[in-house]
Parts: sequence; C-alpha cells; structure tokens
Amino acid sequence: MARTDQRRVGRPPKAVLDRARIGDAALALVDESGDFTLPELARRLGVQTSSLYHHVSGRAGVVELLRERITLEIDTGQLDKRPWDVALTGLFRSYRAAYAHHPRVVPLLTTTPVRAPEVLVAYDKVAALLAEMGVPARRAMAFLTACESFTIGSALDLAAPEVMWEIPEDVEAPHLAAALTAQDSTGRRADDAFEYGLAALLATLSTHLE
Amino acid sequence: MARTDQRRVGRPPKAVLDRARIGDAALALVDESGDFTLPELARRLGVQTSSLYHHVSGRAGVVELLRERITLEIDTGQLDKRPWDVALTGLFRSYRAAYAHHPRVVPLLTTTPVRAPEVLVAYDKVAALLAEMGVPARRAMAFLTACESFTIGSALDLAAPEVMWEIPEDVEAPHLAAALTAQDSTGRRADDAFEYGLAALLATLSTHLE
DNA sequence: ACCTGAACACCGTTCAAGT
DNA sequence: ACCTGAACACCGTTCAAGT
Repeated sequence: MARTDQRRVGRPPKAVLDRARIGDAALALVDESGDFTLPELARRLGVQTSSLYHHVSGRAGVVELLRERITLEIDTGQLDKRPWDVALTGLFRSYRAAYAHHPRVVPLLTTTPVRAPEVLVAYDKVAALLAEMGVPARRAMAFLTACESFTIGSALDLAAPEVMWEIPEDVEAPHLAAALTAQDSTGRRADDAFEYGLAALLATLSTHLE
Repeated sequence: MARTDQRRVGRPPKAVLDRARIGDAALALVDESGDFTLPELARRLGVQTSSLYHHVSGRAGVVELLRERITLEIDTGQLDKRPWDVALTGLFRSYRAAYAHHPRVVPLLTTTPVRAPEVLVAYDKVAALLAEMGVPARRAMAFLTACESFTIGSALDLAAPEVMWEIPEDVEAPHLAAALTAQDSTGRRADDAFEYGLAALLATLSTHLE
C-alpha cells in the first residue's frame, strides 16, 4: 500500500516549494477571491504556513511577488517604436493591460508601486525620449507622474467596475444615469475612459514641444 | 477621594460614544500611523472594543465613516461657477484637496469610492453641464471616468510621495534622475502633475464641443 | 439603548526540532 | 537548506450580563 500522503518531518529530499510556485498560487488565489492569507496559500500548496517563510519574507514578500508578476508583463519594448506618440501610447496601454489581466490584485499594489527596477528603467527611457523631443525637464516629470497616476487610477477602476458607478435607489441622478446607459457595455466604459485620458495627456504634451 | 476613573458595568447614564467622536479619533489615528485597528481606536476613546459595535458596523463601518469625512470636504458649489472650465477645474481641485488633507487615508478608500450620494449628485450635475455644453453622452462618461481615475491616482500619489519615485542605488536611470531634480520640491511634483493632467483632460474635452 | 468582559475563530510571525 | 508543529501576540466579531 503506497503511502504517498504520509506526513514527514524535517527537510524533504527535494524542495517542494519555490518562489515561482508560491507566486502562481498567490496570483490564482487573489484572482479568485480578491485577497489572500498565508494559511490559505499554504493549504493550496499542501504545506505548512511557516514553510512559506523559507522562500518569501512573510505577507509583504508575497505581495512583492505579485507585483513582480504584474510588472513583468509590461512590454517595455513598445518604447522603441516611433514616432514618439506611438511609443508612449504603446507603453501605457501595455502597463494598464498588465493590471487589467489581474484586476483584483491592483488594490494590493496601490502603495509604493514604482520601485520595481523594470518600471524605473522604462521610465528612464521615457525621460530620455522626452528630452530628445525637446520637452523641458520639469514638464517631463509632471507628464510622467500624471500618466502614472492616471494608469493606477484606471487600473483600480477595473477592480470594481460595476459597483463603482452603481446609482442607489434613493439617489436622484438622471443625467448621470443617461450618460451611463449611453455606454454600450460596462467593460467598454473603463476602456473608453482610459483611451480618452491617455490621448488627452499625449495631446497636451505635443503642444509643449519646441 | 474622587473616583472618576472607576470602571463601571452596564449602560452609562449618558452615552460616552457617538459616531462623530469615533470618526474624529479614527481620522487622527490614520493621519498619524497610516492605519487603524479597532482595539487601538477603542483605547484612544477610553472604551472597550466591543462598544464600537453599538455605533458602527465593525471595521468596515469605520472606513465608511472616514469616507464620509473626506467626501464631505469636497466643495461641490464650485460647479455653479461659469464658464464650464472654471466649474470643472474647481470641482476636481477640491476633490483632490479633500484627499490631500488626509493622504494616509486614501489607500483605505480605493475600493468602491464613488457610492457616496454627495459625489454622485455632484457627478450628476457634471453630466448635466456636459450635456448642456453639447458633449455627446458616451464621451461624457469617458471624460467623467477619466477624471475620477486620475483624481484617485493622484491622491494615492500623495500617500507615499518620497518613496514613490526613489531610485535605488543599483538602478541606472540618469534621465529620470535629471527630470526628478528639475523639480523644485517633492511636494510640488504631485501638484504640478495634477494640474498638468487636469488641464489636459479639460483641453481635450473642449475640442469635442459642437 | 449602551457599555462591559469574556469568548471564539483567525491571522502573521517566530523558532526549536527534525532531516 | 528546508519543512514541521507548536507557540505567541494580535485582530475582528459575537454575545450574555449588566444598567
């Protein structure tokens, strides 16, 4: 009789856990339930909670793992395209799309989002591009920050699309309701808004070229 | 000998707690420490944790109290100004300023922000204004959502201003660093970015008038 | 109605004990 | 090095007991 489910103590001959497996499970868990706990994560991995601490530094470490997963999906190669508006549009679309694939993860990443080297390097390339375009340094930073804030905000919008703009029974808002029903679908609203805002930010940038 | 600190059991002759006091303490606590727990909140109020449940529905209820506090500061009267760009700029500046006064509260409010009747009524007025201006209903919703997302994202930026754009030692980002130092101050960066983005969103809106 | 105090389930983190 | 199991402090929530 095989005893494959036998509980063992001590170091296993072959490591059963690694950061990749933890990241997979955490991402799946948040995608499904909107949040995660270390015990639930460990349960899914068939492991004790304390085992996780050999690979990540606690709950914050798992969040960091999630952040890596998401930012890795950003296609920074878009920045090599020309002309510049195609490059920038491509970058920020890809940025938001990375979040859009895992909307329920976004609320976990809202504090301190930009420290990932990947993103900083990409933003450095943007800064270089803007300088090359003749945008003054100070305005470059305003543009970059505005795009970042807008992208994060738009990603958050994806996390709770329906409830975000639901009008309660007791609130009188006929004009807003009319504008809402003018949208063909709820999913489209967030996309339209993002494209609208991104185009606006870029259009204003082009007026500051010299 | 006066025994004013005497512990008592049962209903006190005069209620010691109310939603206003809880809201005050919670706001102060989050402003100082960036988060709150019910035990800590109760300790500050000189009361047992379970007492809070007679006035708010648990932790979520306290968050709702915080949300009310913040949104109540929004000066929706700005919408009565004319011309339209003054009205809209005034509204969204006030919106963001309300968050800016309590930046550390923002991360607690990122999920489901717009259900507050105050804000919905204001947005209804905006929708009416846009219709009056001749903006197509579908584009109105895109504009409104974009402004909302941008404002939330900009408010989040205020919650962690320094660390947000800090470049680690091992990351090479000279162009970004140059753009960063071109800012006169860190506090200014977030303000500049907000003004830049808001102006961009409004400028693009004006091109869609008929 | 409003506050207390005890109780409960649950979570994040640490650490000695095992291989 | 890597996993277990027990332990600890802490949190959110409930509820009977008191006035």
